[in-house]
Amino acid sequence: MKTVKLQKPDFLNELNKAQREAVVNYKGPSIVIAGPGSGKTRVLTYRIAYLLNEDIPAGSILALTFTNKAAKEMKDRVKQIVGFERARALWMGTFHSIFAKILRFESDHLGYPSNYTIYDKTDSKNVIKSVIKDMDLDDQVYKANDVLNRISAAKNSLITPQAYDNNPELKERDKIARTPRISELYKLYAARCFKAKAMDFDDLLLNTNILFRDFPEVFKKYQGKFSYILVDEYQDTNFAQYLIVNKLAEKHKNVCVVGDDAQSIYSFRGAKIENLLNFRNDYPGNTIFKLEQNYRSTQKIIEAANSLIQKNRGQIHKTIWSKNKAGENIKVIRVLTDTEEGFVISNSILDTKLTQQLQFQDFAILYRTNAQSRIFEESLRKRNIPYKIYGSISFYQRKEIKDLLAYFRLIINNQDEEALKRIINYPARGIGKTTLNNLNNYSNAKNINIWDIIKETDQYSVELNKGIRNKVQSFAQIIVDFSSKLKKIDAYDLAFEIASSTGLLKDLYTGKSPEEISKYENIQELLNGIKEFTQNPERSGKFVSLEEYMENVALLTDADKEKEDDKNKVAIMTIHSAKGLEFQHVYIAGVEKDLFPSHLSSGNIKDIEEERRLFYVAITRAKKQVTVTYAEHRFKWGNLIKCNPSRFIHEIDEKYLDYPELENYGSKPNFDKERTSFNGFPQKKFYSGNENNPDPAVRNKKLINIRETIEDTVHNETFKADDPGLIQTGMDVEHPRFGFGKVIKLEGDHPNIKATVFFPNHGQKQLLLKFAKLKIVSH
DNA sequence: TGTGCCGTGATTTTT
DNA sequence: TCACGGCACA
Repeated sequence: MKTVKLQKPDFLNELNKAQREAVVNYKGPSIVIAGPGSGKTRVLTYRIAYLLNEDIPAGSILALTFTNKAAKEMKDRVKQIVGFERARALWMGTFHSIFAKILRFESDHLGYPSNYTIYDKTDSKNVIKSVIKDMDLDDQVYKANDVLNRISAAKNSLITPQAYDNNPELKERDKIARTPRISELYKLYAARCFKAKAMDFDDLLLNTNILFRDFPEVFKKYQGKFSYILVDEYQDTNFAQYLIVNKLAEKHKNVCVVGDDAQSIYSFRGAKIENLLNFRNDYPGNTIFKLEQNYRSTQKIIEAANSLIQKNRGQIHKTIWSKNKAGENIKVIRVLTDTEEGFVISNSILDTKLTQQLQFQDFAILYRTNAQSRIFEESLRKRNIPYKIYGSISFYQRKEIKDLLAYFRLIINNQDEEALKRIINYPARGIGKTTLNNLNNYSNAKNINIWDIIKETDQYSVELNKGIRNKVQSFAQIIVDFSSKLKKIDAYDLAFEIASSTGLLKDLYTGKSPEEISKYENIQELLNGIKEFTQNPERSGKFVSLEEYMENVALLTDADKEKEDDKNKVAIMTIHSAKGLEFQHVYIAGVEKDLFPSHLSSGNIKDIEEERRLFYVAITRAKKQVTVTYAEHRFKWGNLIKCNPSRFIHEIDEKYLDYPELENYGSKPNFDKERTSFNGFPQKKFYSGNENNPDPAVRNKKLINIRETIEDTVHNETFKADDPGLIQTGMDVEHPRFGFGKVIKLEGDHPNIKATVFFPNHGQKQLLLKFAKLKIVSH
């Protein structure tokens, strides 16, 4: 097919000078620092279009993103510019999906089959749990989540189980954290995954690195192939991702990274903002482009956001500015309780919508933690305001969907133990816990996959009675039969056959309860999704196997599946999930001390800075108006507790803030009152203005709860530990048991900072700050 | 082997 | 408060 070269592309006229420079200077390493709303996606897509226009083959362009959504958006836009055919061969996708694909091609080098399973977080967690149990460890000490995080962090830093075992520092840290056997857990976990021919999310990156390190000829193939590399959201790359990009780019050095250090909010997942900051050292001769003009927000929003983010150190210098209207100040509203916060915000939405003639989709409510969502759901529902909630239980996380997908998984990869465990007795086949336990123990003891055992039970001395043997074997037979159809029957037909012949569909179809009906509909929806997949123009006319579908779906999340009827709705979500989105009106709720910034992050400066960036992201989502709310009291774990406004509010330059008297509730936050408080407990009337509370019963109940809270607080006042993050070398501190002492040394990273403290009466002690309760006596 | 109660514990989470 | 997991029972 001959490609018609476009005229000197007109699309360049749609760009400002900085954007254009970043698009046309495509040779050599370059870094694009893109402020919020500065047309980052536009630059990336036009740069790709420009490359294609320069006759660079699509197959040699690698574009990496973090979300499927971003990848899809970019691909669609490139297609629009250069046409479907020319965009087709681009390697564009998330880090995980691109390298999962490469790993499928090259799996045999690593001892995996190409149809390996990708374990999601639930699978990983289940494996960890069973490993903890098998090693006879206390699951109160070894919490599955903690262990998993530890392993994940290791993998993201490219530390294999062997390397972990050989790393005295890591082992020392585990010892101090009283979990010395993490290393063994990691080893066993990795072995179990391998036995099941499964990789978890982190393995996709780790194994790619191993592949590239240990198989130079394979590496050279890809290094040679990808002569142009583009990376979106570079500030969010972890070490594993960084190294892949770095190695691939070494040969051609045509690498373009786009990012914004001020929007780095994923360091808790291993993202290294340093990757962005160090780019200029990593790639000598690079060019830097700064996109500083913001097209999204009013000037006041931008200036307010700038004044906030200035409080962070070590940034790449840039000045974000806007030519838009000056706009309104940020509204700061104090409310009495979290319930009232929902009430005030939903009223304000209705009001604003009416007076400014807007749509529901022009509004978003953002918060720090998911726990805050419920109250907004309730208050919006009460006023019949349609809303969509992001990041709630994902479609693919629903039980019925996971069940059906588990069938698909097991049929594709018979070794997939997590899938097998999920469905061996669903629908019920009389294969119970005991049986599964026996199988599991035998399998682990002999290192034989459960599948191999159940397929030919006669071959193994596993403890099963005859009846069970038959049941188990007939289950295996069902799976074998389906497996044999994979290459013969098209994805949709096979999926439908599985759903109906296993009884899954019928089971739910006969159900009358709303839950069962909804489950049935979900299964329908999944099947429809498969149908759609097979009919996608990219695959049209070809035989599409269930395997192909599953490769695609394993890395999908809910965000990639927006429904039509989701369109005109108020969006409610955490700030993290709001990244990359924009709205006319943004409400940032619960901007309170210990909630935002989170009480768990208020320790060291690094954490606070990340929280500040998070607030920055929240503010810069708004085009027209930002409203910040904070409550005086909030229910937390069943108790009404007293709250103070967040430090972030007064970190914004005063001149960009308004304190409107809304519903008689608004007033300026008084930070002085907080400072003059007694024992950290503010001397303020608890319910000034509670006569406004509509329900006297609720009001009284809350008052009782307040009293309980006071008593609790006072009780704990006897020894009040200071925030571990504040502790510095050289400080005099007090320990509840050891008395007064001096901090001699601090080492390790948050949250595992170890302090060496000298106590005159007890000698030198090593304390982990997160456990030790230390009070600062003097600096 | 399936159901119900109690105890526990609870940031953020692109893949 | 609420959701989930473990254990006790039928």
